[in-house]
Amino acid sequence: MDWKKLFPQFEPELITLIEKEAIQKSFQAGEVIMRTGQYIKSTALVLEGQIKIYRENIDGGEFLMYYLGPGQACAVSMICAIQSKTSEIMAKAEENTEVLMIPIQLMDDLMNKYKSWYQFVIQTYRSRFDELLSVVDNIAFRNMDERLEFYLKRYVNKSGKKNIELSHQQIADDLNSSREVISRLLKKMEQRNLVKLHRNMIELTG
Amino acid sequence: MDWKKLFPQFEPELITLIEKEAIQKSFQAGEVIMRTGQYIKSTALVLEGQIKIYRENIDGGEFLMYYLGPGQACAVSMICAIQSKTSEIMAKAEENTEVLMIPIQLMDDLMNKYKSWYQFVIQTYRSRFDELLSVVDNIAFRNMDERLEFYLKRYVNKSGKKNIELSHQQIADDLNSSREVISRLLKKMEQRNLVKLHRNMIELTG
DNA sequence: GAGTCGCTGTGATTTCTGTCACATTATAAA
DNA sequence: TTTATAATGTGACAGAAATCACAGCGACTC
Repeated sequence: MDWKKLFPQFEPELITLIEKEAIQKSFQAGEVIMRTGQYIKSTALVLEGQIKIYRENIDGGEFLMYYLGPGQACAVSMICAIQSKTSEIMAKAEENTEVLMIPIQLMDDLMNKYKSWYQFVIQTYRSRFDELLSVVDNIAFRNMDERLEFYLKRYVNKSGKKNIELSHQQIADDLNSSREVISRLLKKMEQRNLVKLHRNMIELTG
Repeated sequence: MDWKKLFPQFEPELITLIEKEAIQKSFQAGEVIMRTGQYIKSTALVLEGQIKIYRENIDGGEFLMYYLGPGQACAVSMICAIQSKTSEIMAKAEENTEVLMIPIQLMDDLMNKYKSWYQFVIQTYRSRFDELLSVVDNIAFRNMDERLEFYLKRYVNKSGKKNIELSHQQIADDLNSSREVISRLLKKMEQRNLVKLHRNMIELTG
C-alpha cells in the first residue's frame, strides 16, 4: 500500500529514509500492541485500521482515552522512545491494523534533520494532549448521558461508519460504566429519536 | 535570583542566549496568566512560586489539572507557541510567581541547536502527559474520598508546607465537587486521624 | 460589646449511577 | 426445529454525591 499519501507533509528524503529503516507490521483485531509497564523500542505510524489507546483499571476495566487512525502516530511511544521509559497506557488493535515501526535510534536524527518530522511530532503531541483534555472535560463535568453521546459521535467520526457495531457491554467498558446503565441511556436516546437500536449495532440518526 | 541552578542541565551557551533574549516577569498571587482561547506568544519557565493549571467549567468551576513549580515549564505553552495556536486551558499564579518568558521566535532555534533544550522539552511533554493521565485515572476510577486524599498529599508535596491553607470551598472547586461534600469527607478523615482541621487550614498528620 | 461576614458542621432530600435479579429476544449451533 | 448462548430490557434497591436549609463559630469592624 502507498503509505506516503497518508503523510503528504513529509519531505522526499525523509520518506526514503523511513522506507529504508522502518519495519511494517500487522496486528489482528483485538491484539494488544502495547501494555502498561512495557519498554518501547519504536514509534508507530498508523497506516490502516484503528488503534485503541486506553487505561487499564485494577478490575480489568478498559477506559478509553482515544483512537489512532491512519496518518496518526502514538505520542506516548514517541515520548517513551526518546527517553526509553516504560509506557503508562495500553494500546490494542480495534480492527486489523497496519503500522510502520520506526526504531528509537532514528528518532533523534529525524528530529534534527527533517523539519517536517519535527513539525509532525509537535503536531502529534498537541493533538493527543488536546484529546486527553477533552477526556478530562467529559468525565469531570458531564453526566453519563452526555458522555455516551460524545462517545457515539466520536466513534462515527473516527470509523467513518454510520453504524456502531458494538455491544452495550463494550461501550460500558470503554466508559467505565455498567451494561445496564448504558442500555437504559440508549433506550432514552432512542425515544428522543437520536439512535435506532439493533443487536450488536447502533444506528446514529440524529 | 540565580535561576541557572534550577536548570542545571542547560549548557552554558543556551543559558547565555536565554539570558539575552528572555524576559523575566512577576505575577501576583491570584493573577491569571493565561486563559482559554488566548494566543500564546511565549513559553514560560517557572523560577519561583506555583502556577495552577486548570480547566474552566461553564459555571465557573476551576478544575485543577496540576501545578507547575520552580524548574518546570508549561507544556501547553510550548506546543501552542510552536504552532501559534490558542490555549485550551487556564493558568493562574497560586502564590507570587516569577517566570522567564521565552519568545516563540526562539523556540525552533533552541530546539535545533541545543540538545539540552530539546531534552528538556521532551521531558516536559512527558511529565505533563503523565500528570494528565493520573488526573484521568483519579476521576475515572476513584471516589471523592480517595481523590481528596490524593489532592491533599499532592498539595503538601508541591508546596513543601505541612499545612494546607485552603478553605473547604476552594478544595471543592479544584475537585469540581461541593463544599458540603468536602467538609464531610474531611471530618471523616479527621476521625481516622489523618488530618486535623482548623479554620482555613488543614494539618496533614497521616 | 454588638454586629457583620465568611467558614464550617450537619440533617434531610434528591439525583445519578451501580448492582442484583430475572425476563425476553436474537443469533448461531446442533 | 430445538437448544444453547450472548445480547438486551427492566424493576428494585443501594450508595455516592449534589443540593437545600440552617445553625454555630471565629475573626474582624465599628
